Amino acid sequence: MLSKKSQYAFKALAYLTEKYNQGPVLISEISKKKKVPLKFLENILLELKKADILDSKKGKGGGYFLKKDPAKVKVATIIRLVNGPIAMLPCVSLYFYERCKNCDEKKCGLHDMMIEVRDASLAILENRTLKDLAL
Amino acid sequence: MLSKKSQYAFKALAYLTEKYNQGPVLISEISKKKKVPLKFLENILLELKKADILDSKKGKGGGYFLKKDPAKVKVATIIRLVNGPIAMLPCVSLYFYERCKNCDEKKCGLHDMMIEVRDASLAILENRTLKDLAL
DNA sequence: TGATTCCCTACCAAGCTGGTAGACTTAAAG
DNA sequence: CTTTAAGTCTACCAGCTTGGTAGGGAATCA
Repeated sequence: MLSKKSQYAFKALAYLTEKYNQGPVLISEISKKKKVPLKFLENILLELKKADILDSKKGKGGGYFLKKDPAKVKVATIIRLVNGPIAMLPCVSLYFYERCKNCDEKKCGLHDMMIEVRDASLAILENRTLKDLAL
Repeated sequence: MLSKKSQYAFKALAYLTEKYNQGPVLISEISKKKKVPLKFLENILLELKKADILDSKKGKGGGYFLKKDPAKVKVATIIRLVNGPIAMLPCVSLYFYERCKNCDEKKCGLHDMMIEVRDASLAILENRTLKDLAL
């Protein structure tokens, strides 16, 4: 399951996508409109900025805004960033791979099954962008 | 990601599938062969018994064994039992559904996307059984 | 009755989740 | 050049979950 943090991140990103190219948006505005706890949202947006998804401006007239075209930011990227691995097992994760001990990957039925699940999920998540979040 | 508990459960179930119809198997044997901590494994097997997946016999010659034909126990069932929801959001879960507040499901892009992901995953997990776990 | 095996209750450390508090820095407006 | 509006940073916290461990009780078989 996606964490609350991830869900909040998507809400905020959906809002910023609506406001794309309309200048900086206040944290407090996003917080109010999307019903996300203000201080928690601060942390999330900052993290997204450090990850180069968002950019910000300080002082009056400041706020957060998308750094790139929302149609070019994949949903899969955001999930990996905020939530972690998409795969169900470390040994089938593309970006967070870890060998599983005491288990030969070449003859592990679960392993193969989870690769299928991963690929089925990625087929969707790698081909959807922030633009698809807005209604 | 699947918890350690889930991974241990699948290892144990894979072993019991191999030994299907060969009488009870000792917890300690499963623990040794599959390298799962003994006491933790006890808890897991007991839970699987209470969920009607396994059955057990006490005393000498006792142990655990599958209650049903392994070809009839779906992987999805085990995941839901030991790990919880398969869906990425409560509002798209079939077995653990919870309405998401402050979010209209009918016009939520994330919602629709996560339904697709769920269905893609279930297409696999609902059609694989314990039998597919063995090599 | 005594050994064997599962069953049950209780406990625990560490880390994660979902936050909150408050001071600090930067930048624009006046 | 000061005020004020923003984002930034560090720190903290309660409660829950994860991944176990300990030890005795209860059933079964010889």
